[in-house]
Amino acid sequence: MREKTERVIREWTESCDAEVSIAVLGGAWKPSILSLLAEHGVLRFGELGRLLDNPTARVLTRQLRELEQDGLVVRTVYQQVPPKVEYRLSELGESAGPLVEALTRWGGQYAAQQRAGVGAAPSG
Amino acid sequence: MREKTERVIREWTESCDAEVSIAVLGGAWKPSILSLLAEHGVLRFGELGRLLDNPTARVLTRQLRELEQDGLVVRTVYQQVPPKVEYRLSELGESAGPLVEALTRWGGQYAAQQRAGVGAAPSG
DNA sequence: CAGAATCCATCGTGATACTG
DNA sequence: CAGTATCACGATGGATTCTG
Repeated sequence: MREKTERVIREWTESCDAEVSIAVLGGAWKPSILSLLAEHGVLRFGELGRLLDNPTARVLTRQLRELEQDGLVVRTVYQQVPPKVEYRLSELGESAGPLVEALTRWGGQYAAQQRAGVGAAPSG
Repeated sequence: MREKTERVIREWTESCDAEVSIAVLGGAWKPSILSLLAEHGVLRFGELGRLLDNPTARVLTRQLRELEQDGLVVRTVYQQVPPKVEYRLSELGESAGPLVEALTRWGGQYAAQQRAGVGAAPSG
């Protein structure tokens, strides 16, 4: 588990478990990564990069390592040249599927509503 | 809507709607604030501070203002001395209830599992 | 191919002190 | 009571360059 995740779990012992979810899922590309792995099953590093909007290698690496440390993703390295590394969901990662979907649904509705202009054209 | 939320909605137009949810709910005290308002209906600034673990006024103010800008919370100022300010959920804020609950449930299970020692005492 | 190293700008959180 | 102003600090995201 990541140091950050551990700290959140330790310090927010009370009713704030939602913070734990956000600590684990709240990276810049993490929900998308989890969705893609749920959809495709197994993906290589480069495939993930292309399916996302080409984050820098450093950023994508960090997101994946953090997900790995938090136990959501399994990383498999094939000892060969050129290198080949595969990522797939762990059982824990799969358990987050419905939550990611819920985040996606609410976020989509929210974005649509805001784009439609909740703050624009009041009435007269 | 906050500048950040707007930017997220603009820049992640693709399948990454979960990022929107996290942008809106991902503050240090936001899920807790939303839960408390859902439970209590209306709360004053000071009451919220006490029900949470006494965040600094500056931090609590920011969280509440951001939630207000994002349309989840309604702020009512009573023009009197001493000041009195009440917060309650908007309809949009109430719509986030099930999502916050889902975050809480998964986060709670995750934290419990990690505390139980997924990384400890493997088996042999 | 799948990264590691280095560097940098920005953000979010928080402590402290002050105010109408 | 419900903030605001100022400051400091770590974490995060990203650009660039280099490598087995």
